[in-house]
Amino acid sequence: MIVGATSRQNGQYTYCEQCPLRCRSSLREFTAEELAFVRQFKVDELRVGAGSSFLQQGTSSEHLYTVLSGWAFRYKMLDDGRRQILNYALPADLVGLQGAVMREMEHSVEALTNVVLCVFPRSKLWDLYTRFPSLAFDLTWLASREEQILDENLLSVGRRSATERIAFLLLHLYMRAEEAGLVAANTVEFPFTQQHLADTLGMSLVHTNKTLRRLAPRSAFYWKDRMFKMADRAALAELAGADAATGKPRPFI
Amino acid sequence: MIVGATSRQNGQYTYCEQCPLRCRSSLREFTAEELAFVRQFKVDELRVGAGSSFLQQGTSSEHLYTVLSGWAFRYKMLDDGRRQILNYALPADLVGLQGAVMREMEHSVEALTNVVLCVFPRSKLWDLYTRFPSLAFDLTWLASREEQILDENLLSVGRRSATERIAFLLLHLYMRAEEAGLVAANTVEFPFTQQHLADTLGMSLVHTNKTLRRLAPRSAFYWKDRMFKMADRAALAELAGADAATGKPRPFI
DNA sequence: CGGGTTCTTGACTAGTTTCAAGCAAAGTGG
DNA sequence: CCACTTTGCTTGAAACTAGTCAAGAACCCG
Repeated sequence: MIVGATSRQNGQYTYCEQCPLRCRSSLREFTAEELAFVRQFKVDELRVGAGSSFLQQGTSSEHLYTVLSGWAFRYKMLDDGRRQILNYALPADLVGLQGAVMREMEHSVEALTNVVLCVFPRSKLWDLYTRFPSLAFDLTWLASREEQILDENLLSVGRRSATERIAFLLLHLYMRAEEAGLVAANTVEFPFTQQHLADTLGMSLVHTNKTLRRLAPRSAFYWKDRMFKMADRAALAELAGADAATGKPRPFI
Repeated sequence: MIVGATSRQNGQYTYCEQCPLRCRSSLREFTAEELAFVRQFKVDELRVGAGSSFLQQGTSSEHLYTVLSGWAFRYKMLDDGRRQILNYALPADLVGLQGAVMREMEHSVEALTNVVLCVFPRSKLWDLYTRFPSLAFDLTWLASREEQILDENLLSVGRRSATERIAFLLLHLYMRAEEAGLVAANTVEFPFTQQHLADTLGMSLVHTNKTLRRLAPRSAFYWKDRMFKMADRAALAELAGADAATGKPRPFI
């Protein structure tokens, strides 16, 4: 199992000046000083193979990460193997802040696809707070957004019906993928298995499958062979009991 | 319905130098400069009557708050009235950061008991980030802690059995009350109704009641007339499938 | 061409919700 | 001070949702 490979040495390294994420319209721009700081804040790049966990529940981590490419997810496990997926991380999402700010991680993070991560040392985090209040503010913004997503998820799992849950989650993931620039022609590559959905929504695999199957004839979306195609966003939003709003600008580091 | 009463004018105002929370061992101490800043950051005090919401889903707020005394809770509602309680706020807990950092609140906050709040204007938040990186860091810390609690809650609602959920929540609330100095002789005043528990755990009221009733004969706790007495913490932790760890120092503003 | 993973379905069972009703305690108003 | 209302707790029965078990199909990989 590939736990990860470091890559400042070989030719694969992405310098912040050329960061592909910076072009995205949904992300705020850096000043020259911020950029210079972030460049030295990023000490390495990490490649993690699909299926391996690069942050572990119960350990403390020397680093925090921004996803450069690929999908990851945060999750918690109970002793007997029950798993709850808490949230997903896409390119430009920050991961591991909890471990950097507090003593210990209380969740794990696994790569859903092959993932490339920017590595930031927690030792320089204080520097960031001291010298770049703007970036410190952005960190708080990101933490708030994570909280917002968790709130919404908790509402789903606690109070929405199975159909609403699935519709809502699919819509949510689609919109995030869209924000991350991964959607073309209303289509995204969706790396999830039904087991992932089940573990996100607090449902069994079988029930997830049956609900999905009951949703299919409504033709709001098509999902097959890892490709997800949105056919009728409004219909899906209606099934979810939500409105189909589009994204707004946001910061990242 | 008392929406709130402002009180710098009358004799009730608590100045930060005399803040009763500062004595608590579980909270970190301020430097003199921090204290001076926080004193002018706090522009008012708000009293909210039990049962009224002082922050509303879908609105933006000019203020953020720290709970000085009383219990509050964050929640979300669906159009048809289904409610999900997201988390509780006790003295020294911060509320409304989301609204201050982002455009809009995506949840509401209601006073569970009569509550006194310290009022901070979002307009001075940037000042805080610029001049007091230490406090900015504390805000991030608080946001991370909120996230941690939400993670745990999501795990409960998604993957724990009804019995485990209730046991876990009661233990959690007890431990937080303890951290807030509200426990004496293993007893706290618990302001919740069973409906609150149900809405926190994503269960129906009836099922919550029956589960609670099934738990009673194990004598791990006694809960009657708003008084909660912890009788056997280890037993409750066992029912919850958790360990009964005790709290660690934390910041507040 | 196996062996593994993922998806799918049916049958059965367990867990949960809904409905309905009763009771106790506290609060309200004449 | 006593009906009367309201709120919160409790219980049983019926209906339904969701989970478990089991097995087969489709697909991928080496």
